[in-house]
Amino acid sequence: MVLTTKGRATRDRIIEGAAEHLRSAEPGDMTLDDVRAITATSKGQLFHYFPGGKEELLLAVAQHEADRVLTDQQPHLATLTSWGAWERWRDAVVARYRAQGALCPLGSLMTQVGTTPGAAEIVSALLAQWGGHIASGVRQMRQAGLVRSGISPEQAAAAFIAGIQGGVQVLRSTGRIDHLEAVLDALIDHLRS
Amino acid sequence: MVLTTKGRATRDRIIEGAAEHLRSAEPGDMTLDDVRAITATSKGQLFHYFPGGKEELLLAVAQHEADRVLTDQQPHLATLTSWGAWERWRDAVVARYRAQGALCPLGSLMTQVGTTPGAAEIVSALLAQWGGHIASGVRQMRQAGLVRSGISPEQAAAAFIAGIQGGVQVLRSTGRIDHLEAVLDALIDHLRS
DNA sequence: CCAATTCTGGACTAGCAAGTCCAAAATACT
DNA sequence: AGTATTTTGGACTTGCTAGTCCAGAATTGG
Repeated sequence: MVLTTKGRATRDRIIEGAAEHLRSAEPGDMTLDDVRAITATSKGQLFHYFPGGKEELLLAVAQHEADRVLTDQQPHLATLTSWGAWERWRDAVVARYRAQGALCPLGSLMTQVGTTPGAAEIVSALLAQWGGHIASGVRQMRQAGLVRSGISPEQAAAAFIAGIQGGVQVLRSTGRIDHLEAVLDALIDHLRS
Repeated sequence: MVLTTKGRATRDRIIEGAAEHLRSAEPGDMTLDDVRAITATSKGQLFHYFPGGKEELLLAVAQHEADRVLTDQQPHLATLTSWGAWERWRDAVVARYRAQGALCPLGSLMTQVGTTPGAAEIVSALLAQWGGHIASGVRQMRQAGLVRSGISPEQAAAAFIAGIQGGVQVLRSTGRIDHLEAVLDALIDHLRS
């Protein structure tokens, strides 16, 4: 598909608008008519830019949101080279999700797009990158002699990923953020031991 | 509503059948017609036993599944009084979710029932009970002098809950179980430190 | 045994949402 | 300018699904 400048602008507007709606108070199930209303577009445009229909649109939005997840943790995530840096990262993660509250754009998205291959792909890629950053941080700490060599960077990273995911999920379903804090503190403390 | 023996049997059959369908290969969105087909019932029966319609039915099934989550971890969960017991519990949790694989009845349920108050209630109650058991285990280990007193039973329990939730979620979306194992190992190891 | 209640089956309704289609407007290309 | 291409609007179709309704069968209780 060849897009003119105007075309690309419209396509972007659709994705941004849909993403914004997911961040709003009551996303529920997002219908194409919702997207139409928010982005001031027509059905024709929606299918013109996303021939695969709703699923293709949702996946595009999901990718967009997945990118945000990592950029929101920068620059902390890329420079986990001291205990202070780990604490700042921890605080950034907690602050981000505290602000977001029970709303989780990516979360609502994934429940709507279900278990399609495309969705799994996006999540896998996100987790892999995220874990890679953490593992890299652990590795640097180990080389600096700040973390004992018994700790596997990959396993530590996997544990952090699981902990954060779970903490956020608990936040989503119960509104409580202490689980997220507790698991981050415990895991960082474990690195320090 | 007054139920005869036959009535109660039918009601139970509906819940069991729906639960089984959620454990099957492709739950997707469960429609009332799905439930009808599986349980050999009619629309009339569905609304007779669940006047609140689909939501009431889903919540009943969710409660049924939530109960299973805890009973599946017994007797380990109630007797976390030695390191061996903690390991056995860890293995039981991993085994259970490994067997379950990417299917998570309660998980699919919650995504379908969405963010209604009833759903939040069920999850909160489950997490509270679950966390209570773990906290109690930590407390006993502390009293036996096996865990240092710097560890808060409540925070440790919250960390475990978050870790397990996240591990299961990663398993659901990527099929990998190593995150669950890593976070459990890290948290138990942290208790031991 | 009879009346009241509960249980069951299934046709029917209403509404919503994804996706199709086409013609007209805008824009690009040469 | 004139033709080709892209963009846009919106009516229309199609299919699905929750929920309604009611009549008849089965069961209960006195």
